[in-house]
Amino acid sequence: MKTIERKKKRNTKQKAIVFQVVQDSHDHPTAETVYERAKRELPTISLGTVYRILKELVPEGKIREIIVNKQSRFDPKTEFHHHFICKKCGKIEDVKTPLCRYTCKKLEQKGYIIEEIEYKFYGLCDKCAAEN
Amino acid sequence: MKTIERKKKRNTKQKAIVFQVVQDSHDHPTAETVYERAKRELPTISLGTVYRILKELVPEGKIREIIVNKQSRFDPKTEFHHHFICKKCGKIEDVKTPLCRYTCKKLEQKGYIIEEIEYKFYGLCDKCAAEN
DNA sequence: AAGTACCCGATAATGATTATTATTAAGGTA
DNA sequence: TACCTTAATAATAATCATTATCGGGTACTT
Repeated sequence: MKTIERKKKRNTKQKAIVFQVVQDSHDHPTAETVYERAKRELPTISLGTVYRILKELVPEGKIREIIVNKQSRFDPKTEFHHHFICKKCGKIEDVKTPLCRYTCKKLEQKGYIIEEIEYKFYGLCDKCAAEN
Repeated sequence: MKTIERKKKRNTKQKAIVFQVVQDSHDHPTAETVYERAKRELPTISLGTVYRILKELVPEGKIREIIVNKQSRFDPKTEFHHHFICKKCGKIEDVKTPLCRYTCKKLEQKGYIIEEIEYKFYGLCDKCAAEN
């Protein structure tokens, strides 16, 4: 009897390109934007494929997903960090901020398990603030 | 041609009921849930009206909107506070936490204007943690 | 009462995302 | 090599929350 062997996941051209596009994007693109950029490399790629691959890459720890205005955006930076969102121009910027140990401890004392923390700062970026 | 000026917005039965429903809800209901509860008081109310009124009440400062999993939820508590979201049962709980003055100051020094801050803690609530 | 702003319920439209389906292509096997 | 099995793809349809539209009515103002 043969042992059932798990097949290797293929590393397809599509997956490599989608990953590379996110790697090269520092503007927190949407899936649609990733699709447009990927199409420049591989014009036949489909939007559904881009969505599927992005959703694979996140649990693999290769990219991060952040949600702004009910829309998914993708970030090549996987280290723990947070975001500032400009309400006027829509720019999303990385923000380093310490997390509140006190609040976490208090929740954990209640028996809660904290797995993820997300801080979002909304307002006007320097350029938009200067225009006002 | 004369323009008629309207001074006060009408406080309709629909608006009063939607507001009351949110006031009485401590579970951060969705628009759909608010609609269901409002229907118990006024069976003819429509979902579109509930959406419209909820969207009015937010800038009026009567209720707060929070977004969880790309869905709007409504909160009678308008004071500054944050949320814990259980990844298993979906429960949303209010969390009091100090905001990071240092991070805000650093952003403001760069010329940014911060208008809103949102902290979200994701994980397992006490009950769901105990079940694991 | 007349004129008009405002609000309503019903319904259609939208936008982002997910599911489905038929096709293609890769890897292993004989 | 040819064949078989299965995964990955492109194209398309379906879904879900939300927003826009429309026609009719209500109430405010003069």
